Amino acid sequence: MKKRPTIIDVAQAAGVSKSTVSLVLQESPLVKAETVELVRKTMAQLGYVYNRAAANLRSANAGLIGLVINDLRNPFFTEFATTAQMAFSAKGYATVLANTDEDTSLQLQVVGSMIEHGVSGILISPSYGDERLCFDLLARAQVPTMQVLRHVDRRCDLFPLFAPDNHRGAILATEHLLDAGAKKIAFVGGLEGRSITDERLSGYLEAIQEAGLEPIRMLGRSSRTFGRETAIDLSENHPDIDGAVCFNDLVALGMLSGFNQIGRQAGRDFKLIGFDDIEECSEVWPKLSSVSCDIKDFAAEAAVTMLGWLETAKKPEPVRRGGVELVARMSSLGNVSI
Amino acid sequence: MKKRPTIIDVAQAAGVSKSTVSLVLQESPLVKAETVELVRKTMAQLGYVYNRAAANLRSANAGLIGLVINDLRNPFFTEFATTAQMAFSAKGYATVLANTDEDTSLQLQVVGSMIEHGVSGILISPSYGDERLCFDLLARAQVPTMQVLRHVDRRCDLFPLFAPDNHRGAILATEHLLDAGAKKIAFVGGLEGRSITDERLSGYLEAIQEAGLEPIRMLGRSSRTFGRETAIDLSENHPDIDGAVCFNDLVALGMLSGFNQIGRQAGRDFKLIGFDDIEECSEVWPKLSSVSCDIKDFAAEAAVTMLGWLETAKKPEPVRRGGVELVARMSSLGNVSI
DNA sequence: CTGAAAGCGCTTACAG
DNA sequence: CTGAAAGCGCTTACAG
Repeated sequence: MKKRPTIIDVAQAAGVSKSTVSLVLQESPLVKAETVELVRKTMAQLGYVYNRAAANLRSANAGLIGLVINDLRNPFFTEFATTAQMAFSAKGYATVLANTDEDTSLQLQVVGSMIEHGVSGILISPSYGDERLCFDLLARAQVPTMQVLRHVDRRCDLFPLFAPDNHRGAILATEHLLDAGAKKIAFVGGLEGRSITDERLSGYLEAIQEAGLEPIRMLGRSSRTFGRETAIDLSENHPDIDGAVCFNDLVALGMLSGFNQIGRQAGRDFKLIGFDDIEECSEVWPKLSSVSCDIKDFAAEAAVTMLGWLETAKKPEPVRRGGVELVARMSSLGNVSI
Repeated sequence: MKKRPTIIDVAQAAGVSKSTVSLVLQESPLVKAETVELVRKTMAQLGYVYNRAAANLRSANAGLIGLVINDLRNPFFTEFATTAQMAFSAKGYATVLANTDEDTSLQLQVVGSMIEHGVSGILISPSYGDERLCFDLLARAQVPTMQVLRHVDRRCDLFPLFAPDNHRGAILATEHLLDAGAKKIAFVGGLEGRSITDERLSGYLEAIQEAGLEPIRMLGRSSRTFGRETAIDLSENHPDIDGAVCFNDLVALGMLSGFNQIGRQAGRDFKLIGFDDIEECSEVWPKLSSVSCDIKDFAAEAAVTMLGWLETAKKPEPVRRGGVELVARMSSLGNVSI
C-alpha cells in the first residue's frame, strides 16, 4: 500500500510547478487551457486524490458541516437530517452526522469531536436537559451554530433558532376538530417543559378556551406505544372524549393502531389528528390528518440559511418560524375521501 | 472573531516548548505529571481546541469514517446507520454520512468527497446499478471499504461483504407460514435482479418447492403503498391466496393497512410475515411477524469489523453472513398472544 | 500565464 | 523528561 501521489508528484510528472497544479485544482482562470488539460490528464494517470485536510490548514474552509440530531430513529428527524445532508452535499459540503439519543453528555462529546474536525458550522436539533456546557463550548470555539426544531438554549442572538410555528399549528388542528364536530377534545402525548410540547400545547389550550371548552391533558411519551395505550384507555374510561390533537404523528399512529384493535374507527367514531405529517400518514388506513411543517422544505431552508451564514458571514435573525399547514384526511373527516 | 489559539500559544503561555504541548495532547507518558497539569490548565484558559486536520497531515489517521447509505429514510437503514454511527462515536471516530437515495451518480460524488476528506474507511450499503466507477475509485484511493447489507460489487476480496443471511431467513418465514396452516403463499414485493430480493426470493422458492407447492410471485416496489394495493388486489382477485412472505416489513405493514381497510384480519384470515423486524412490527395491531436480522447487533458488528480492519490492517473475510431469526407474532399466528 | 518560497498547526525523530 | 528542527500536502502572496 504505497502513498498517494501529491501535487508535487503531479507537478513533476506534468513538468510544471506545484503552484500551477494547485491553481488547476482551484479552477483558477489564470492557467492556460492546455496546461490545465495536461495537469488533469496527469492527475488521472497517477490516481491523484485531493487532500482537503492539507488545503484546509491554509485556507480555513473545511467544507464540512456538523449535523447533531437528538433522535435520528424518529422518522421526522430522519427526514430532516437526510434532506439537510443532501442539500449540503449538493453545494459541495460533506456532513458529519451524530445522533445524540436525547443524551446531553453524548451531545457534548460529539460536538467537541466535530469542532476538532474543523466543521465550518453546526446545525443542531438539541437534546433537552443540561445543554449549557455544549453551547458554551460552541461559543468559545466560535463555530456558527443554528438551533433547529427545538428551542433549547435561550441565547438565540448567539445561536439563531429556526423552528416550525408549533403554536399556530396546534390552533389549526384544534379548530379543525371542532369544525369536524368533535365536542370533547384531548391533547395526547408530549412531555411538559419541552419546548415543542409547550408550544403545541399552548396552541391547543388557546383554541379550546376560545371555544369555551375544558382542556383535557393526557401527556406522556411521544411513542406509538403510548398512543395505542391511550386510545384503549380512553375508549374504556372516557367514552365521551371524541377527539384528540396528538403531540405528533407517532402518538396518533399509535392511537390508530389502538382503535383498530378495539374496532373503533377514527374519522367516524373519533376525530383524530397528528402533527408533523410524516410520510406514513397518507400510507395507513384510515389516512391520518396532520399538521404539516413541510419538513423537507423546512430542512432545505435550514440548510440554505446555514450555508448563507457561512458564505456571507452574516448571522441569521435570532428567531425564525417556519410555516405550518393543516392536512385534513379521513381520520378527522370521516368520509372516504382524500 | 479572532483566531483560535495553537499549540504555540499554549506553549508560550505555559512556558514550555510546543513539542511538550504536543506530547501532552497525545497523553504521552513521557511528560511529568506537573507539566501535564500546567499545560492542561493553560489550554483550558486559552480555550484551546485541537486541530485534527493539522495532526492528520503528519500522522495519517483522521479519525473519520464514511457511512454511505442507499436510502436513509427507510427505517431499516436508519437503524443501521444510527447504530453504526454511535458505535464509531463510542470509539472516538466521527462519522461522515451521506444518503445516496438509490442514485449511483450521487453515490460516486459523495464517495469522492469522503475520500478527499481523508476518511480512514468506508462502510457502504450501495445503490444498485452502475456502481463500477465508485468502487474503482475506492480501490484506487486505497480506502478500506466494506459492503454491507447489499452485495453489489462482486469483488468481495477487495470490498468484503457483510450481510444478513437472507436466503435462510426466507426459508424460515415460508416454513413458518406453512406450519401455521397457509396453503397458498405468495412472495410480495422486491425487485428482481437486486441482491436482497434475489436472496430472499430464492429462499422462498426453495421452501415452497420443498413443500410441493406452486410459487406465486408478486414483485414490486418495497413500499407501504405497494403492500396496501397488493393486499386489496389479492383479496379481490385471488381470494384463495391465504399467506404472504413479504420482501420486507414496509410491504407487510402496507398489506396490514390494506387488510384493515377491507376488514380482513391478518392472523385469522390470512398468514402474513415481513422481513427485517423493524420496531414498528411490535407496535402495530395486529402485531406483525417478521424475520429479524437483529439490525442493531448487525450494525454494531459491522462497525467493530470496520474498526478492526483499520486498527489491525487485517482485511475481514470476503463474505460473512449475519444470523437471522424468526419472530412469530399475531399476524401469522392468529391468536392474541405475543 | 508560471515558478520559488513561506507558512497553516500539528507530529516525529533526534538531541540533550 | 524537554527542546530545536524538519516535514506532512496544500495555498498564498510575490516575482517574473
